Amino acid sequence: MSHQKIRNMEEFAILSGISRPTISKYFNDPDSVRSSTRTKIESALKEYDYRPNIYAMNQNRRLTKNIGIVVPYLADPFFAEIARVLERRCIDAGFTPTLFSSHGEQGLENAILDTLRSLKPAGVLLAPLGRASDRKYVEQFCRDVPTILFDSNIEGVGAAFVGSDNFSFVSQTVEYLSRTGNVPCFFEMRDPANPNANKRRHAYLEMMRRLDLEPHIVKIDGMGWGFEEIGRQGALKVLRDKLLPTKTVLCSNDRLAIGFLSACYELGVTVGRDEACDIRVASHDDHPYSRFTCPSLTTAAHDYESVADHAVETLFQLIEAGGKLNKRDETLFAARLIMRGSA
Amino acid sequence: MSHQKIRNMEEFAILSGISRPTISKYFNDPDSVRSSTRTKIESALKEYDYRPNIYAMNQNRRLTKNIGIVVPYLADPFFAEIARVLERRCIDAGFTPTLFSSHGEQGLENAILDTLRSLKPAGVLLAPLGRASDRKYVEQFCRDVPTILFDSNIEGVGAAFVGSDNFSFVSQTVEYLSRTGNVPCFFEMRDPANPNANKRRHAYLEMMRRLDLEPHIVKIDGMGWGFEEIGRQGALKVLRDKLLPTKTVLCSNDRLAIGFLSACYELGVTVGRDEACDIRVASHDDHPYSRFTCPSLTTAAHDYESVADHAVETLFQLIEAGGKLNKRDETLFAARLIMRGSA
DNA sequence: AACATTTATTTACGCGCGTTAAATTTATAT
DNA sequence: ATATAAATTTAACGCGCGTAAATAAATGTT
Repeated sequence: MSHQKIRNMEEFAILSGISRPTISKYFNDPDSVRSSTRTKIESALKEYDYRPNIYAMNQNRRLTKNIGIVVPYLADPFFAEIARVLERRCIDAGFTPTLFSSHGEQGLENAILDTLRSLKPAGVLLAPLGRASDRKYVEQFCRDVPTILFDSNIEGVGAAFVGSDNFSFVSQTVEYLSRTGNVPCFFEMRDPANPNANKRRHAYLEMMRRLDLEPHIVKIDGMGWGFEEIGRQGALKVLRDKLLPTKTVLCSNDRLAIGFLSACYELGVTVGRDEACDIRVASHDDHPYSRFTCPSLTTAAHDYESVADHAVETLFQLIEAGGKLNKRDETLFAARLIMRGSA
Repeated sequence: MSHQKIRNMEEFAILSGISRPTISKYFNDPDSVRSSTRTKIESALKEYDYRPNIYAMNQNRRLTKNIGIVVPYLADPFFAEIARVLERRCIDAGFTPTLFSSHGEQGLENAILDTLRSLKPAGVLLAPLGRASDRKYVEQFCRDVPTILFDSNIEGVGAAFVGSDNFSFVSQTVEYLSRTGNVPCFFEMRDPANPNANKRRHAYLEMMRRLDLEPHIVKIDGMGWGFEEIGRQGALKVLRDKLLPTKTVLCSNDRLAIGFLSACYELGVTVGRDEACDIRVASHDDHPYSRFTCPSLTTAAHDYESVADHAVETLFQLIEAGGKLNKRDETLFAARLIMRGSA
């Protein structure tokens, strides 16, 4: 255990019998020193439990070992989940991730980017607000700091984009719903903040065209990130006024669907695949709560792990390449259809 | 706009016509300089957009402006929500909050405390894992770093505790349920990780004693932080085997209740206050999703704002007092009963 | 106007570590 | 054993800023 309090690297160097520059080298990359010295250092480390001053460490380094992770809304369990996986991967790779949430506010997103800039991170994993983002600001940031965008794409911004293939999501749900006997209408917010929402609408229209079915889009009002409440209010209105064009509803995302199901329950509208039920409801994302809705929600699942892995892998390549990649890759992962009770 | 790139405080001092030590003083506390100088600095700041190097800043400072916020599980929207409020308050007070999630793992909690130590934060807001915490480790940390515990108390650890009054939660739900005609049984995990769970059980027993009713506790198996699934499996078993001692179920927390309601739906057990319904279900926490369950969940709500405000206020007092308070206060906030469809 | 008080400037040192160049030791290959 | 390559040591400088002491200037008070 710790014999005495160590004040700095110099002291630790003396106690461990290794010169300070070598100790410094070790902390920068343990594999850069001979294994015999590494052993010595690590045994001394056990005995005296010294940790270098991170502020002094990072002061002169052009590149720190920090990685910034920014999500638009951390209270959304989807982002909490993917942030968790990203964090883990960064730690395992010897980096120090720091988590930020824009809380749906452009001003806060910009402030976070400012903070990140001064943290001199090796790289940043950024899920931008989307339409609510200050495009110029994000663009400038990405020019200065090695950044991978994920979840929500901004064309041409950042060194790469990693996300889910919205067409894969929608094509599978539309195909499944129509194959099993019903024509789905598409339920979404009028002004979705997230660009994925637009891609999903287009995918719906395209799929309906291919299947030679008539598309119906139901747009509901609402602003902000309280999707469940927006979905619920929208559904109450649509159901009460009998505005639903078909017996099958495909929600743009699970959070809207959670609100939709809540409204159905309240109005006594039965939901399920069964013929006896009034309507069917399906959605996209496989939100952590979608298996606990009533009925449980048929949805298309993100490949969380692959998105996280590939985003982190790409970032590491970017970092090793010195912050620039030859071309801006956009990698999209396919969805997995999850059939549950609601459709 | 920015005319030229500024390398350090010296350069900025020259350009702004103010000496470097004064600039330094300004960044440490803008109110510590005369208003005329402050104006000069701030107009120069507009023009050249300089930001001091935070690493160099914090290197020699005994106390940084950092505040660590640690929650046990960020994917739980309750913690995401309270973290959001805490973050906001810290920023408004001129601090730089950094958010950490222990992800339910003791090892990670300890690692976070290590990281925090080297961040030399002015203070820390810590919601410990609870029973899963490494008590000695947390205790030692709290001796070294000014720390306020919240949500989950560890007796005698930290400078203060701020949380919710579990008796207030349970007394209101029990009183309401029994007053409206039913005797509630208490539904909980066999080995709850969170100390609040134990307090709630005791509160239930105490309330039943006061009301001269026979208490019934239903304990279900399950480990970890997947409360909804644990609640669902437990409910399926209890309902199928007809182990429910009463027609009214009071869940220890909303996440268990969400699982419980999901099981009810699956088994065709009707839930609600109405006489025609099979059972009533109530719970505690006012989880962000509890209004969207089917039926919506009757529950007791945390006073998020007050808990967050008071935790932050206490931390600021602690910081100003130099890291030590006279006595260790434990502040508990009362719950607010929210009557919805499930009971 | 004379004095006291607050605020700013000048000067200078040090924090803890990154980093570099040259000198030296140690390991590996021939 | 010798030549060569690789790793470590020694010595020294600088990063950007905090901070302290002495001095000067601005402001407030009577």
